[in-house]
Amino acid sequence: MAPRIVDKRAKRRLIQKAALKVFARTGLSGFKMIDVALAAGVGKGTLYEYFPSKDDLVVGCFEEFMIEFGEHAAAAVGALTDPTEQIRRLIGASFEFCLADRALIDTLFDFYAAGIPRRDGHSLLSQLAPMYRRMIAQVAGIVDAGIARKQFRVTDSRAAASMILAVVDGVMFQIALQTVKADAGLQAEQISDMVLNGLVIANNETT
Amino acid sequence: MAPRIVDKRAKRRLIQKAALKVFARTGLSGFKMIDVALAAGVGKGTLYEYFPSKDDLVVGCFEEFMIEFGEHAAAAVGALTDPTEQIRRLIGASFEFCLADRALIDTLFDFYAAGIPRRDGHSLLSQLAPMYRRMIAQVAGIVDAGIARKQFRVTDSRAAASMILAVVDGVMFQIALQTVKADAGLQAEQISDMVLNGLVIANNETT
Amino acid sequence: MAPRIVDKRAKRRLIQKAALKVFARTGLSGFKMIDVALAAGVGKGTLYEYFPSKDDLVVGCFEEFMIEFGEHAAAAVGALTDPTEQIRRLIGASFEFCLADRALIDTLFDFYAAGIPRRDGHSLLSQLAPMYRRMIAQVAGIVDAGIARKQFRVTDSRAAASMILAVVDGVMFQIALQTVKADAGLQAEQISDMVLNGLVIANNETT
Amino acid sequence: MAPRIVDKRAKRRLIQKAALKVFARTGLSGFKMIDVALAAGVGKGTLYEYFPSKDDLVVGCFEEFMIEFGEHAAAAVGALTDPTEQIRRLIGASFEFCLADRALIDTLFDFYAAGIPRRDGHSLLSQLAPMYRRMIAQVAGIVDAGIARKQFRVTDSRAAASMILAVVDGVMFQIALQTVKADAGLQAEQISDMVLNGLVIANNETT
DNA sequence: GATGAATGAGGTTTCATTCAT
DNA sequence: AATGAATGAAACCTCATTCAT
Repeated sequence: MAPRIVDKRAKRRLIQKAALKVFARTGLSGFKMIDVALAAGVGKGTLYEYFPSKDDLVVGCFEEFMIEFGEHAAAAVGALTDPTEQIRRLIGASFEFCLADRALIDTLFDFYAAGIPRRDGHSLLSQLAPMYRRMIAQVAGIVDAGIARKQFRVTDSRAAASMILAVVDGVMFQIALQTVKADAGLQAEQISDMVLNGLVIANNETT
Repeated sequence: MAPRIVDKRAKRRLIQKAALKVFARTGLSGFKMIDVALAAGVGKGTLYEYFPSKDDLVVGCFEEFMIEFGEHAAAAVGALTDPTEQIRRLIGASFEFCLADRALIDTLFDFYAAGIPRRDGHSLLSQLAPMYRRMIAQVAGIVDAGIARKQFRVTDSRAAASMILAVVDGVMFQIALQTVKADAGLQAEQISDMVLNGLVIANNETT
Repeated sequence: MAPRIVDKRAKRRLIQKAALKVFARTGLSGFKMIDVALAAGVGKGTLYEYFPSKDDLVVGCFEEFMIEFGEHAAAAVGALTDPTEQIRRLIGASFEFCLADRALIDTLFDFYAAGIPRRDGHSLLSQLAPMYRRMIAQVAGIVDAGIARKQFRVTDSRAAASMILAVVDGVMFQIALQTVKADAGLQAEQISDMVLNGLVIANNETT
Repeated sequence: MAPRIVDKRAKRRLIQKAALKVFARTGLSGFKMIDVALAAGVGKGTLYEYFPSKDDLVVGCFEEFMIEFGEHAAAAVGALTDPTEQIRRLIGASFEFCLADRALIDTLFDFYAAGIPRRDGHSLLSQLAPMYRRMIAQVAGIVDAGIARKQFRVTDSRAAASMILAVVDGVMFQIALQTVKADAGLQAEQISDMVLNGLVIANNETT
């Protein structure tokens, strides 16, 4: 009575993983559905069963990426209460997440490029900008908390948040470009220092 | 019977300008040669006269971008001798250049994505990484000069250079995403402050 | 452990009914097996249990259509002995049958188109032409009887039969096209009059 | 300066002719674009240059069919003033037109089936019904003229027109089915007689 | 008996590139 | 030198059919 029983969720994940590998190899533009099907070990038809179009596959992979990144970041920062530590961990977690699977960082900027709003109104990853705005707001919240605790200088917290994310993205890009070392710990350390040394009230400074 | 005299260089530039507009509208992936031909007001055949292939067109536009950016940056920094000022101007000039023509910033990350080395060895803009390395070296040179003059803390100058470029790129991305204001002066100011406040020796500090 | 007892005949009919609805909605070309399965409330596998292929389903529906039409026509004409009445009833019965289920008339011309012999020798409904020939023969028989009884003019009875069926089909088509009213009684009346007034010996005429 | 010069109109016609041949061979459903391209002696790309989609090709061929039929019918009836003659010629011209090119009559009922309004609102040849209504109106006009001249019985002229077209279509169908002879003269004669004998006032009849 | 997940052959469509004019 | 009509390789996607459960 019941047909073949499959864990559709798991198979979807499997395909997404395979897709990310293909994206990393060939770039978001120019990847072929058949390659993803082969990489996932399924037929073309099956691929379309799970993702009704090429765009849906890309969007689906990006959403999965967003969700997993969000969970990872939340888990990393979650228990912490100290703003300084929160920022340090957020930066660290970002690098850990993107470097854990080399395929990710090679594709990150494909996602970024695909998420930029186009003049013609259509952007493949229309959720990127809203998501980014949420991230800025979140980090700005941490900065505000730091200011309230008098750990951070009084600053435009949104601008500070924006710049913190900017350095992370920028360094991520250079890792992809292979102009800096792909060392999560090192990069996080250097960035945190730069960001926080320009932010934290030095002991010998007066408000 | 004298052959029509055409300024090939000028027409090439014309086509490149048109191409950049098309890139901004449709993204690097997904743009069509016919669209560029139409935007440039020339026939498809003529387009191929100037750029023998689609890839050549993309690469040509990117190289033009690099050259112009380089000239712009050199002109901005050229006369200056103070490292602090040099860095300020470099950041400022970057934003001025990219914001002067809105099409540019919408395409910047398409270029970036297209320049990331792929697993399969092939990258459309293979010159991006080397160029980026030269930029890092250049900025590192300025930082070293600042250290020598005892204006900057003793730091890993390559890492510092890398992070300076990182913030610029990262903020550029957010401008494209429309999550921060596209205000060259403001962004340059904020970034310079953050970068330099974490770099410059505070008056009350001792070496 | 006794196998579920199913009335296969009834389920077959159920599927055919559902199929006719789908045909009417999407046309014979372009209908999908899955749509029929859904409309019939069975799985795709089950559908194939009853109709081993798409063509079989179409042919099966058409044969069912033919059989039911034949029974309906026979029942209508059966008891009558007067040729004039037989023709009137035949025409009337045709419209009643096709208009009873709106899905039928919308599909009739799909069946007709699918039954036309193709240059390549293959025709999906290869039984349509033979069946049509039998119908012509039958009507010609009625006409001959009318001639024998001196109710009809001496005519080429095959040609007359052919034209009687032609008007019926033609008006059926216009009902489907919605250029004439879908009123079985009215259409049958008008057609019968035209056909018979051109056939029946007028009272004041001499043989 | 000027590229290859082509008579686009003529090439369009060429492709349409080829398409009609293919339609006749394989039916409207199930014909393949590549077959039309091969039959027309052009590449697949060229075919799409002239007809942007498969549907456009079908619609384009049908429209051409409508236009040519209209011209042919107008030319045939044009000079005549006598309603009886007009109807005779209209019927005659219809058969001449459809039998002149055997491909046409094999495809006529594919067009008819494709023009029937579907439950889902979409009909491939949405112009068929309006066109058919215009034809009915035209013929009704002739019938009215005949009534005014007291050549025809006082009748519902629209109903009469509808039935005249119905017989023509019906017989056309039987020609395609090969159940009656494909003889334009014969069919037109028989139909005209039946139609007019049921319409014309017999000499010995009184109004 | 019933089901629907899986499949891939096959069709439609796009678009970079060529080349006759 | 300039053009755009022609082309076909290559990609996307559909859907009839199968078969493990």
